[in-house]
Amino acid sequence: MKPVTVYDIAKEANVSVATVSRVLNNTAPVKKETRERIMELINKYQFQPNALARSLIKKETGMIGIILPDITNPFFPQVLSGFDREVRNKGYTYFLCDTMSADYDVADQYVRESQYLNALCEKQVDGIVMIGGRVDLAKPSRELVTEVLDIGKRVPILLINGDLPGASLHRVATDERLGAELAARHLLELGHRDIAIVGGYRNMRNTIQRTSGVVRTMERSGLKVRKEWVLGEGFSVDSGEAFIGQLLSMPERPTAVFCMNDLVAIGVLKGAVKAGLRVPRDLSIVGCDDIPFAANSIPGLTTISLKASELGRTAAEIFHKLIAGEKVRKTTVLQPELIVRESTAPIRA
Amino acid sequence: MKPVTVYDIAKEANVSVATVSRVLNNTAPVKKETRERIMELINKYQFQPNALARSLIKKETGMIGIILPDITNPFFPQVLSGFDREVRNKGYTYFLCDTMSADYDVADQYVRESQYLNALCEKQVDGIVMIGGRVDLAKPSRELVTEVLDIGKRVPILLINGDLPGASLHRVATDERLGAELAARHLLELGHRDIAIVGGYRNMRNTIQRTSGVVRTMERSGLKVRKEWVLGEGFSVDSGEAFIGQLLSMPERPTAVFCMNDLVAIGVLKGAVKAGLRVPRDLSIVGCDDIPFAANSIPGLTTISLKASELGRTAAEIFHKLIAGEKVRKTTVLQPELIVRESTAPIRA
DNA sequence: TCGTAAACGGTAACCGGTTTCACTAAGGGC
DNA sequence: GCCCTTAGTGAAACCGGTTACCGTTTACGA
Repeated sequence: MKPVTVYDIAKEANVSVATVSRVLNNTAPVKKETRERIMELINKYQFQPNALARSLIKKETGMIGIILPDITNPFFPQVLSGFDREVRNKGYTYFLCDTMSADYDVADQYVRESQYLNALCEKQVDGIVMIGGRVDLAKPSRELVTEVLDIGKRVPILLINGDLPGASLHRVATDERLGAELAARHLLELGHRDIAIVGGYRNMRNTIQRTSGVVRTMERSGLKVRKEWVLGEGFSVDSGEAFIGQLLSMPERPTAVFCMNDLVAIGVLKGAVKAGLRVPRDLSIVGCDDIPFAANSIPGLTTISLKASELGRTAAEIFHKLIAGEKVRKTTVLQPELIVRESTAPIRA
Repeated sequence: MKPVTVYDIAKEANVSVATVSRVLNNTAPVKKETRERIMELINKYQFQPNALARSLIKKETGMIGIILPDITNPFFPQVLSGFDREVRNKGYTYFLCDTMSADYDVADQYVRESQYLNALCEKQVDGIVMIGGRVDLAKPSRELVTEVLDIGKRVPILLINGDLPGASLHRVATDERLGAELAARHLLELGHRDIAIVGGYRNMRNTIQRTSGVVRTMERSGLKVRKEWVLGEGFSVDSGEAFIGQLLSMPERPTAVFCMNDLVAIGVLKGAVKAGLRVPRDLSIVGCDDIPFAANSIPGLTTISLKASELGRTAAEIFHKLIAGEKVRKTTVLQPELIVRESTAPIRA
């Protein structure tokens, strides 16, 4: 069954396609009876205008692309949810481009990132938002920068919690260093002096910033972080379990662990409990991200909220302004927040 | 800067657009030098063919729509991840249409479902997959059936864990009743006789099937489920906490709780621990879904795996066949699996 | 009664690709 | 030498909308 088109409607209503188009978009006055006649036919045939054809000439598609590393990491659904809520009522739909989940090969991730960037561009999306992946690298490769820059000339690109020095893209980010400082200060106030830092990847900006936030805060109090207590690499629960295993096998143990994200923190918690430690009595743990599960673990996880959903919401707002042609500040910074739950406690005397 | 088109390339290469199109798709032989000349220009200008224009005439877009209730519920990212893995290498991209997250108004959810269905259809997606929402209702409304049926005539629709009697759509589902039976049998084997069933919504098929699975298994052993121990409504952690609160306030308490999903189970666990119970010593808990967190809670959650990622993968496979025009069995049923962890234990004498 | 602007609507160009059809030239079999 | 393929290419139609441009009516004030 061939789909009905404006031509079919026009013919049966004895008008031109232009008129049909006009009632569709009410972009010009149409006589009441004519309009009604056309509307009737539209309902009769359940006519749905072909968005491809429309977008082709209008040069806007109402489509946005979101590139992220792993939808399976609860942080991203949070971001997405904030984003979604903001765009869905404005008639936008978005492509979800997951570069890594179900397949943790970093090299593949990077090529997929490029593939998606191109695919989205060909599909004429109105904008692209990128989270994580290569834009989160401390030193993004020259090629990436030129690639993104090139695409960025054709379609607005927005970075969430990422940066591409030299590309000068719009971005919204949480102040990660401040977040880490908040966490470190909290631990210091509880009397902890021996703090480990675990997880993340040392080539990623977030890891570097968070680490430096903790180190700096310690140093301001005249304390140091032991080198052997800084453990990488990984952002998963499993890696967290491995880290705590390593720490517990050391002759001298920290009294608190700062984890690069909540997943790692959960792994640390799990490993610690398995090893017979009681949290927070024997070990304080603080995570980062405030994924929904952080509130539901036992004990509840003290963590830094990166304001995931607000990040998404803000990104969406910026997009609207960008698409509407408004001037927007290049960088928007959100404030992290320390969420104190039950996984941290004063050090025992 | 106007984007470059096949015409620009053709002109500069002194060929017709037809030839450019031919090298782009290599759909017909082109002389080697001509091809090279064109390829050079394509690289020079970073030419990206406009997918809208292409799709308009090809009548295939390489776009799929996924409608689900709440990306924030970890079950769905799992499904998505399986789906993604299967489609991404075939060049498909998909729209994520979240109908509920960040806004738990069921009425809104339903209108959004319709809106997305239409929007996706207008965007000429090659297929639509629906999970949850109205297609998960025990008695879907007449209107929904005709609506979906109508859309379904234009684009293939696939239901995951849902059904629309009368619409005869393709669907892939896990045998939910069997899953519940597995759980119940496990509890019976551990000696439990007093089992509560909490969570879900009584107008949803999954809730009805799972409940009946438990009830039936009990009855086969000559046991009954007490009416006052069957508690609804809700799929969230908070509702789980409320349910256990209610149960604990009753004069007679169950020794085990079957939860309609893992989120509820986590809530029950949390509430039980807060109330001073020890799990599984004082109370056995079994969930459903096997979300990633189930393995990471303390104690680890015994649960029924609905094979989320396999569900997604299978859906993707079916789509490929459907789009390729192959004949596909209407219904594919996956087997659930009991995952025994630490939240269930033999009843104490 | 006339002039002018607003209302109304049609024609055709346009968006940027793909594909059919027709044509030329070269190669191969007889 | 003739016919048939096949390689290589271009012109133009097509996909299904929107819109610039223009012509005809109609309403209304002078």
